[in-house]
Amino acid sequence: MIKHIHEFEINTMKLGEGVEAAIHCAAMLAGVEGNSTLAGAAMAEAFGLSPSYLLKHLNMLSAARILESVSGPAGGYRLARPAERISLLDIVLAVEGREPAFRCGEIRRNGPVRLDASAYVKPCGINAAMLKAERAYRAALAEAKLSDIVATYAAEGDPRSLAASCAFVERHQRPQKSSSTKQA
Amino acid sequence: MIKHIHEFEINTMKLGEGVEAAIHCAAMLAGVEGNSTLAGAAMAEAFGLSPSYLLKHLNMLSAARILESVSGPAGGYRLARPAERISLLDIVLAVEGREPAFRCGEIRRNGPVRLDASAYVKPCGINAAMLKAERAYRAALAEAKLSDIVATYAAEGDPRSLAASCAFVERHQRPQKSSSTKQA
DNA sequence: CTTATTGCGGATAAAAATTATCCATGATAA
DNA sequence: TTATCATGGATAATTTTTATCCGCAATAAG
Repeated sequence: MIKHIHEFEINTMKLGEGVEAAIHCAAMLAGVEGNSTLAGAAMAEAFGLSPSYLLKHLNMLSAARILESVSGPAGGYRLARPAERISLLDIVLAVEGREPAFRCGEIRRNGPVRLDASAYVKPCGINAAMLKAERAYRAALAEAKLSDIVATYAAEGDPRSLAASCAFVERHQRPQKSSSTKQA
Repeated sequence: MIKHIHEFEINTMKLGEGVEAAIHCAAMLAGVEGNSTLAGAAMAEAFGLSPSYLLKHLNMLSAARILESVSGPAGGYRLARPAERISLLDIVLAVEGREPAFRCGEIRRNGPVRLDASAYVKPCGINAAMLKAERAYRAALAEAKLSDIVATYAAEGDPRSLAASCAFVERHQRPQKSSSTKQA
């Protein structure tokens, strides 16, 4: 392994790659018409992702009621509600889980001197500060709606990639039978 | 390993355990007097951590100029600057690295249709939204100073654990020769 | 009713990151 | 000189993430 002068350690607070995939898929699904669906395999192709693994993430989104799925031929996924009511936080929590990034291990208790448990009823101040920061993070993600992402993309994105994306959706979306807006 | 009825997947955006250790150590170091130091092994004992691994994290803090280290017997670590000028963000970035949690893999380019690179000069809107949220996170962490943590602990923490912590520091801190406030 | 397509879930495997240990080295106080 | 301690590299153990596969249920179409 080549070590340059000072090859930096890249151990970072990290979001799984599934989040990126999930958001892109959701944004793409925001472009399908009516109650049509897009197959998971089609989206995997669109982003050059492993189909079988992407399905895992899409499944999380289904479980979280962000997407709806339709089995069978002509089946696939669609948004479970309007893009205006889906936030990036919804997606991140669905894919990455609802636990905070900072988990207090209560290591303050692990020293050689064992105090009574009652000495630790007050929450750890460090934990409190970290969770407060994470609330700010989540609040910002909650503000970001999928519809904003799509609108910004349409308004500011490059026309070529927008056209390619729309063409892809047009080509792969599949109309459904049940004609009303939707049903659980 | 026991699997209960529906053992939840706990895949979460995660901060390494080293962060918790690092913050606790820094908070403890805020309690040492003058330019005295605390040995890494002592802090590992205080929190029931693996000494050799904790040293790695303390080393990161040294490299980031958050801590100073003194070699030799009676050596150890101390804060490199007053606790008022050390934020939780400083510590988190030192230990976890400076990369954002969300790394845009530009998967929008990976589809079957390859557009010219010029179609992607505009940054990905998803990436922008995620980074904006992370800025909010970091801003909150930057507000949280180590001195606040310590002060809150002194004011609101349980007297017993406070006393135990102070006693530990008293017992293990080691005065240094160079008598002025400090020197790099 | 049969067939083909698709999502779902479990089992499992491969790859990568995290956590942890060990040892050689240099610094330094006693 | 000796003992203590931080440093850094090498390496191992463990856990998490990523990925694949297969059988199953649902369902549209013939």
